[in-house]
Amino acid sequence: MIKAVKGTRDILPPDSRVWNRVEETARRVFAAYHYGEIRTPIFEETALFARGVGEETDIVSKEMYTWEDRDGSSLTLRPENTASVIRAYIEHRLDQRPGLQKLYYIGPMFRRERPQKGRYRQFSQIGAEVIGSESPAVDAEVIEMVLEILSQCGLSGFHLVINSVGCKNCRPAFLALLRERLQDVKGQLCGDCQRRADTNPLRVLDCKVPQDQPVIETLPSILDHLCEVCKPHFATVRQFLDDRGIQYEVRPRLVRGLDYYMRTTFEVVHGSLGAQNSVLGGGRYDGLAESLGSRVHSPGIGFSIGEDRLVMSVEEASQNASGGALDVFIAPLGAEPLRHAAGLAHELRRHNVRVEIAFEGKLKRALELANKLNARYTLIVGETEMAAGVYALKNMTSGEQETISREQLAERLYAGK
RNA sequence: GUGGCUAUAGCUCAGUCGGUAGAGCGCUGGAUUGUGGUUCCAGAUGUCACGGGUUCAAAUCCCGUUAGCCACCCCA
Repeated sequence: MIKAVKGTRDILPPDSRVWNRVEETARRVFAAYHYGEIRTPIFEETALFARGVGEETDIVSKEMYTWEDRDGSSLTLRPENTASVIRAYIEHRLDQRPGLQKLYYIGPMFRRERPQKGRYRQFSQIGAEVIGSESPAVDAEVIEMVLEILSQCGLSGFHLVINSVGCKNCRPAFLALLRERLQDVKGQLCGDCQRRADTNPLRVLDCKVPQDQPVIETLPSILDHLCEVCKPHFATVRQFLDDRGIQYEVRPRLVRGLDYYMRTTFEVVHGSLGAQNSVLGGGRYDGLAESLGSRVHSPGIGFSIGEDRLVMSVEEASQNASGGALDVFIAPLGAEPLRHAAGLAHELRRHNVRVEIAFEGKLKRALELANKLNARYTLIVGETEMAAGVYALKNMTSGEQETISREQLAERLYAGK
């Protein structure tokens, strides 16, 4: 039997309803914040991600789906979407358009990692980018918006973490200092951290081993080494968040895996996601466009929500995913009533009433099915009703049944549609 | 890429010391000529993940493969 390949999955009804709800909610919020949708290709030239995400990152060095095309060019399934959006921004000269470019996207990404809870090889992200401003107020608005999406999805109990990772002026000096200090204390750290001290010094700061914490406390904090541009930028972001009463934790140890981040970075975590507890991550990337060949300075900030994880959290938050998937189940009794039912169903559906027909079986069977399908009403169309030009409408919750005219039926069902 | 656990009906799972397959739910039909949910009766469904080995005999023991889950690395 052929099965879905490792790390991919089918999303079936009724689960797909949660996905649709999440996406509709996100689109609604994006619209309110005046974002437009961008749809970029699902694969790109490999060089785009190598240059955009960073050659040395795990994503690029070992997690990409890359292949050689027939003409010899190297192509890659997108592992994230920011690089593509910036590529499109440059390619189509969106910097020439008036105002900020506020773009959002929803779609699948691909990384060849070992699957586990909330981590798949094909996964979906809901993300957005604002390009064309360095203002810290934009950072705050982006964060505010992403929280709005989460709460409008019915999610609570999430936790916002923010940090500033500096810029090309202040980060190198801090990194040098950190490396130096790490050499001194390396012996007191866990095995992983001794390795990280050389390969990925920032990652040491995020180590979760309890025994390492006292030592990590003594390491320098990036926030104490921000330059005269980055420091007020971060202060203003915080001020704007404070103004709106947004709760957050400043975590100088928050590191992001992608090379292009600078200044503001943020993350939202939610319990019950196991080790993969991060629902979304984002940050500012003022140098990315230039590194992808832009001739104009195009600072940007963006985020991406792990939709798979968000859906998981939303499902837990609201167990009752059901709720009237079907308005009317039509039970025709006989050949002529079935012909009539087909026409009636069409008419009702044109008014967005959710209708299903019992094409086969006896009335008893139809009612059983109506019950299983959670139909609000069953409409019985028999020879008797046909002759009298009426219907028998049965309320499946109360069990009450009444004979109503065709006009009354429309009145009853179109209400609220 | 590394480690641990797991794989039996559509789903959740039981299966003893190795003796040839079970339950609940769901599904189908009936008790009921055109009235569901509750109840009762009956029925169907299995490559015991796959491949090999040990044995008179393997769902059960051993090896391998694949897949899933969990964790690590890393990350959304």
